[in-house]
Amino acid sequence: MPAYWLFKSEPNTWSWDQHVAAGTAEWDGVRNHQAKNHMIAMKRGDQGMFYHSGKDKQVVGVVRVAKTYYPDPTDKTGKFGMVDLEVVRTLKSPVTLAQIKAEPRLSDMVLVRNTRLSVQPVEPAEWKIVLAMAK
DNA sequence: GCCAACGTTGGC
DNA sequence: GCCAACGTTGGC
Repeated sequence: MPAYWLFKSEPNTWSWDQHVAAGTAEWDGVRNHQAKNHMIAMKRGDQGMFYHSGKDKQVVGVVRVAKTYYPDPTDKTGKFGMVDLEVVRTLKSPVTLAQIKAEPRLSDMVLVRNTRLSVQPVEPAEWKIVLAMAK
């Protein structure tokens, strides 16, 4: 059973378009222990939603874990690592934060409850609902 | 541009 | 080891 995740990115820093162009990219720069622990728990083949924070505030694509947790060379302290994420597909119609907040069955999503966490687990039921909303 | 939430730092 | 001060994230 693959697990599901959500990866948050500020499009000015790293956008979905950039990730699509790259195909597979390192998810570096995470400096939060909760987010780090989620990445440690990831297995190859796990899927994730790619969420744009900031002006966009919507889920725009689906990615897959292509490489499990390994050290992040951009972290000089050596405490943090990263995973590699491969593009699966772009959502036909992005699912906005407003739509997610308006859906009662998604009221427990970490995205709603803990807005600042950049890497989050997603429940299988939540995953299904969000992707159904994306058509 | 503001501010709430929350993580981190540093003084004691 | 506690906690106040501070910085950052991210929604509004």
